Amino acid sequence: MATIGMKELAKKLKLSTATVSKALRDSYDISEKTKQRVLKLAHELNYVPNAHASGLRGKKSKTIAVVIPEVADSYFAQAINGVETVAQKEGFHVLVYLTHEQVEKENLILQELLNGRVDGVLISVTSQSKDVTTIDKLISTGIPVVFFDRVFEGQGNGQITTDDFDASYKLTVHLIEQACKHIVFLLFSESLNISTQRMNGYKRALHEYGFNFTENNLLICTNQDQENKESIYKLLARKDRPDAIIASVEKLIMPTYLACMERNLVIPGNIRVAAFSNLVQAEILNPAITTITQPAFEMGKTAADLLLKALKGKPIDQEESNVVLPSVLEIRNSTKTPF
Amino acid sequence: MATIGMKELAKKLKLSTATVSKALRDSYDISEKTKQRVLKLAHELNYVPNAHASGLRGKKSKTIAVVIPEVADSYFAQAINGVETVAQKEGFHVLVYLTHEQVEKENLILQELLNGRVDGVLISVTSQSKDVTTIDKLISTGIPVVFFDRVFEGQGNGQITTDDFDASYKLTVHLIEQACKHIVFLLFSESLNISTQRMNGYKRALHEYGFNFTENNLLICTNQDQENKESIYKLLARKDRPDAIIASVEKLIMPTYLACMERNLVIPGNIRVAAFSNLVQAEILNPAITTITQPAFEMGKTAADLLLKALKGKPIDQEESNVVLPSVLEIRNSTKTPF
DNA sequence: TATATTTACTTAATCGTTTACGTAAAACCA
DNA sequence: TGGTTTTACGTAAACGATTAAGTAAATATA
Repeated sequence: MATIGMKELAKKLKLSTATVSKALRDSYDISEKTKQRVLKLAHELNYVPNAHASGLRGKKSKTIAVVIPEVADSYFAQAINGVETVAQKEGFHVLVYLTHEQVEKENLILQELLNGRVDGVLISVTSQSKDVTTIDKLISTGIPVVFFDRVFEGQGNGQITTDDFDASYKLTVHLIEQACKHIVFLLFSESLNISTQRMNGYKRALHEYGFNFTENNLLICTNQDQENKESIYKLLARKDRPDAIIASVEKLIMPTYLACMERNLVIPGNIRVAAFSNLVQAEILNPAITTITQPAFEMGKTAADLLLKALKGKPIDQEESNVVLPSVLEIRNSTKTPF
Repeated sequence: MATIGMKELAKKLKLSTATVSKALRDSYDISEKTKQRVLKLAHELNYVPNAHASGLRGKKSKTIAVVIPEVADSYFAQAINGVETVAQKEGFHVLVYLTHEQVEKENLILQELLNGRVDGVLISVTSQSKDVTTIDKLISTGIPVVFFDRVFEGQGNGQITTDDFDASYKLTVHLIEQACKHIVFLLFSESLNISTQRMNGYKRALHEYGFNFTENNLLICTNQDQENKESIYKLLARKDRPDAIIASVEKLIMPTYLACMERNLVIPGNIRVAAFSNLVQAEILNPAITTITQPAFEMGKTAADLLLKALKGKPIDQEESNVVLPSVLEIRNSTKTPF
């Protein structure tokens, strides 16, 4: 069974395809009666315009790309949700691309998007991304790019972030107030903006409370779960074993908890743990984990809204293109002083 | 800056677009020398063929749609990952659509896909989906549809499922062996295939071990977290309070754990809990939860492989189109008899 | 009544690739 | 050498929707 096209519609209505097209798009120079006839039949026959034809002719795809490092992460899953909500409402389609934290893949993907497949791009860059040439090329081609969460400072048509510095600062202060003297920060990437922001908030708090920041305060983690677990395991055997750990991304929670379990260290009795995470199950972890929760859904939504606004050619002022949403510090048992 | 098209390529090379096109597609009637020239320049200028033009002309989009109820669920997130892996390798693009468990949305989405936007569809239906007319329409239009996880028996071009009945049976037996006398099954949907399969495995085990199955063994849950929590909370106050709960989908873990906490019931001391879930953090929950873990990534991968095979017009035998992958029962503390 | 304007349509070009078909030149064959 | 085949390219027509430009008929205006 072939699907019905505009040509067949026109034939059945004894009209030209031009008239049908204009009727469907509610053009002023088609009579009301004809419009009704066309709409009725189109609906009856489940007419769906061919996306490629419209796309080719109109240079519009009604499709946006979401380029993210991974999908099995609460933050990104929730963010996609936000994006999808906006897209669905506005009749847009969402292409999802996973970079798996590899810049090369990211570049290949962006390269592919240069020629009309999508109208705009939402991106959260990989932990290694450093150069913006491909992204610049997209933008200079007329494809707006909005960053969310993992952004490039001052690039693209917009940036949706959270108050990473402040949140991290607050979290660190909270730990210090819980009498932690040696807090280790698990750094995920050295080049990523969110990573350095989070680290700097942490450093700032240390400094303000008179603690020194040394190499020992940092554990650099990778994308390999097993590797991370081992380095944390080693960390926990140091002479100056930390009394608190901040996991700067969700992915580091598992290795941290597991390493503590294997070392027979009780959280929070022997060591406090907190994490940047959107994990829904934070409250039922063993123990419930203190988190900095980002408004992931909102961020996806805001990013998509901004992108669509740009696509509609609406003017966008500085405030709109540079949104910083507040994340929430949720204090749970993993950082409470046991009694 | 406009992107480079085939026309410009041709002009620069002093060739016709036909020759360029054929050279790029490695046609036999272009000389090796010319092919090299074309390929070289195309690469230098970062030529990317226009997706709409190719799509329109060739009636191929190199795009597949993934239609799922939600994305913030470990199973679906991992499944998308599997799909993406295959797609990326084969140069396909992945459109993600969320139905939010609403049949109406599902139908609108599928309707939209009728006209060329995608070459094929991977779907996990909503909990209310019952009729297959839209899906049939897609298939009769020549768009293959492969189901995964939440399938419609005997429909579509393929079905990738897990051994839900067996897994559920095994889990129930495990609970019975842990001396559970009153196991309640939290049913998510009454129409969904996976739900009934899981329920039937449970019933079978009850029956084999001489337990009666009554209305009281079932708690029907919805898509509303709060609502679910309240009904579980009430369940826990019944005179014949269950000594075990099986959550038939991941989404029911949170309300179950929370309700138990609020009732001050210790898992597994007062009540055992197990769930069908792919939650990565299962091991670090309080307590670590016994799960039936589905090979989500593999399922996504298998479904995508099957779909692409169908798209390539390769013959597919019964075995290939009907895959049942084994899930794994991972016994953890939430169902162990405390000593 | 003659002319101008408006209404409601149609014609045909266009978007960028692909491909069936056409064709000159080169290579081959007898 | 004359003819056939092969090679390597070009011409032009699709794909289906959109839209500028054109047109006949209806209506308005002077």
